[in-house]
Amino acid sequence: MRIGELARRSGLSRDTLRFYERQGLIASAPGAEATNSYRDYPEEALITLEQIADAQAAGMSIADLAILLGQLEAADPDSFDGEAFLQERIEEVEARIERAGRFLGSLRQAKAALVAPPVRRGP
Amino acid sequence: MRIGELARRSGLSRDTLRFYERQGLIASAPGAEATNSYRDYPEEALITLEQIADAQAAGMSIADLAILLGQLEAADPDSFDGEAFLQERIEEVEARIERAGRFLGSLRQAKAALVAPPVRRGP
DNA sequence: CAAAACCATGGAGTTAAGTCAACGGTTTTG
DNA sequence: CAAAACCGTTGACTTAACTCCATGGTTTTG
Repeated sequence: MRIGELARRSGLSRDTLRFYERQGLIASAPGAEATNSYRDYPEEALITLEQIADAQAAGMSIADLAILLGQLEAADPDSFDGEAFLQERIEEVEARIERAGRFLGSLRQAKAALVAPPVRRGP
Repeated sequence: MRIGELARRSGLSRDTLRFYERQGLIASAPGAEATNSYRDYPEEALITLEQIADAQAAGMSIADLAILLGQLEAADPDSFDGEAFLQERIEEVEARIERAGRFLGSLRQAKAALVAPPVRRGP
């Protein structure tokens, strides 16, 4: 598909998609009939973009994501000590989720306090 | 306590603390004997800073945090429709945690695949 | 008591992640 | 077939969240 369709379907701007491509997060090929300069994005790009959104929600930087996506699809295990890298990210993300969960608790508590103001119960 | 101690105890830089103070996230008072210009930070600042870290892990911006911290301590319910604001943040954070959890799953799977490479099992 | 460590202020600089504008070429559509 | 919609490239711009620097005063410490 062309970039416009990918933009519409992913909800991202064309500029963002081009930015991601420059960073190596997604890839495109020259259009089938290379009569023009239009590029062709594969269907899987949509999946990759979803993964990128997940990863960003988990606090990953685009630089780290580029490493990850590159390595995970290279599937060339012994060329890179991915285990240590992955373990570090896993721990970071776990910590982040814990923190976010704590904050969510505070938010819910704050809302409950607003809905039922702190008046003393009882006679 | 003075800013240096707060920095050491919180693990943040003095510059970051001053930045947070300018943004209204923490507060300080003139030192007890105002013979100098040194400011005094209350013990609770450490707790607030932890909350800020949690909130940031949950994807909150400092601008939003300033609103939240201001409103939650104002405790002046009917001056601000905090319920809607809180509900929006709650939903954002929930969505973010879900995404992050999905990503964590991918990371764990990727690591498992590295540790036990994808060779076909069986005789 | 002097050097080292600390403090406040103001303003400039940095990084990440986009976003915008302008240009000229290409398809699509009425 | 012409206007509208789309495409690629380049490079400047923006925003958030810090970070650094310089200056000049204040405490602490050996």
